[in-house]
Amino acid sequence: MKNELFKLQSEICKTMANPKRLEIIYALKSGERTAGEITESLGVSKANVSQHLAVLKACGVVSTRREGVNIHYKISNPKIIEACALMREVLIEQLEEREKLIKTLKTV
Amino acid sequence: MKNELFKLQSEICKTMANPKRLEIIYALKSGERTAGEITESLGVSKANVSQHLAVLKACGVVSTRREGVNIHYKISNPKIIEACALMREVLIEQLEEREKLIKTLKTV
DNA sequence: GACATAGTTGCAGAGTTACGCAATAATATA
DNA sequence: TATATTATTGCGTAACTCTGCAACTATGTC
Repeated sequence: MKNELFKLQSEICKTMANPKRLEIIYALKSGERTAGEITESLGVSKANVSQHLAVLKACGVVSTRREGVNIHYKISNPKIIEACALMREVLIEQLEEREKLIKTLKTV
Repeated sequence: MKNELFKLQSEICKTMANPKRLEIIYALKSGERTAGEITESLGVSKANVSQHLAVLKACGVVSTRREGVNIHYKISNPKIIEACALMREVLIEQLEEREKLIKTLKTV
């Protein structure tokens, strides 16, 4: 069913449609981090980070590995990073376009 | 501000976090289509398609061009298609993983 | 101007998501 | 076993999203 595919794909997008979850993805870009380390770098509550991590895990964006008292999170598929990078490029090109427009308006 | 970037990026993801909007993006993959043509291919109400198109346009994912009574929509940046394709690859790899797992469980 | 066609907008309801707070689970150590 | 640390879960509230329906706007034709 084609509709089913679109729905599943939208779930992945939905997972990445939150600034904190994107920040988590970027924090994991260069390798594994524990939940505690991620919490520290985001500067929000443990509970909140934990919930976002659960969403990311449910969608298969991250995978986990327990080591004693710590749980290590990592990006499960590097293509996710690539997709994020592309979207950021789109964003930056949009911002550049807008900037150009503003400059043009100013000189007229 | 870095947080602002994550927020903007999440807006783009949010725009793509809906099965119908993804279907619209895929319908526009091979070029321009009018709102009516998109409505036909999706098989939902005109009003609903129009609202999804408005969301896509507000986020800069699509751009428009009026020609008489018709409004032509197109993807504004081909990188959006690339990003979608990558996410679909991620999805397909996930599904393949799951399939493998099921096969393993069956043979045991 | 009257009418048809193409598309958009406003609104209300049903449903979903995000976040803080408190409680709980899992592991390690004394 | 008691305690500390790390992380997750449940719950309530506020904010947001999706959709259908009806009303509206814009363009073209008679």
